[in-house]
Amino acid sequence: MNEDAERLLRQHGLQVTAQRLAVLRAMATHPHATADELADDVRGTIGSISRQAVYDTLGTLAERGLARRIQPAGSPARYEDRVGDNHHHLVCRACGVMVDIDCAVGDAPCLSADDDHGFEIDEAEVIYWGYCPGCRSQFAGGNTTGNSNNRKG
Amino acid sequence: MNEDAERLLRQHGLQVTAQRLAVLRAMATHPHATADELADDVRGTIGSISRQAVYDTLGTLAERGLARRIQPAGSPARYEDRVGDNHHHLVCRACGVMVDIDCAVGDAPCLSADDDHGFEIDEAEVIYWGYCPGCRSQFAGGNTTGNSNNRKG
DNA sequence: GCCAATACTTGACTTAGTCCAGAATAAGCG
DNA sequence: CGCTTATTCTGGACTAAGTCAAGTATTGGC
Repeated sequence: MNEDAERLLRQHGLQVTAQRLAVLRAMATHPHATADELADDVRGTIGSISRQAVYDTLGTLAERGLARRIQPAGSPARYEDRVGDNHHHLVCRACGVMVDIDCAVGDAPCLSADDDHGFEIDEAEVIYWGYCPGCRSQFAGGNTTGNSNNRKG
Repeated sequence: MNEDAERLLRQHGLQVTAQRLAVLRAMATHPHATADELADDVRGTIGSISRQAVYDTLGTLAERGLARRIQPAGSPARYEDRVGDNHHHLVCRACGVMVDIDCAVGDAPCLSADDDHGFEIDEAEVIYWGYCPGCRSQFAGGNTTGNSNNRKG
């Protein structure tokens, strides 16, 4: 596994350092973690790391396409190593938990905006907002059919 | 116009204050403005307002559905008074400018995720990322066909 | 093993936003 | 109109997340 990570870094022309390997590993074990959480995890594996190194590493990884940064409203940035496979995220408004979700239609038909205002669009980011099963049962808000239908586009 | 705003506040059971009217008005004239920008505009109309009053007002308006808060990655929260009409946003990666955009397919077909993980989904938020015409011509990066095709879903 | 490029550390700083306690104001009521 | 109470506004301290900059350490090619 560290072998893989090392190869991955080299393939992308990045120096291999203990910090980077540890960050990659932390990302693999904690998907959707914040920079702080990853830093803590890294400290558990290699002893210590500076905040700046974590941000630098994550920024570099995101830039090279080895990581993806997700920044839902009201939450610090989160990172995941699952890249390039066309998936989106589902976030609980109450507890903030985030889960991966695939687009039902697969190939993103509704993401071709009909009027692009002259922009060169390179990505369409989708975040689904709602309440997770745990939070729903806690305060029993709204229906509990598991498949509400009043979605906004 | 202030008449309208006043009625709108009363309809939603909110007290009518100079600050709220001014914030509503600022939002109408500056769509997608940040809280700070709105505060500055308000200071131009009613003389002064505290940061907290601006945040309180915007929060209340968003809660009652009179305003919508948009928080794209790397940008402070922005507010708009165009609500309830199923539109999304297009953001320039370079200069951060944001424009409204309608979903080509209209009624959000691809937004019904096939596996909702037990969540009760109430909103699907879409942000298109790309480069605006101005920034594209400045550093002439990528193609200039105006309609690139390598979108991620 | 040496050297240049790259990466990491440390600590100050910035930005966006929240918390709190008290003062001011809006609106219902006699 | 004047009183009362709930709501809102102010000002200031505080926090979280992230950036900047200067100096030190590590990596990897020769």
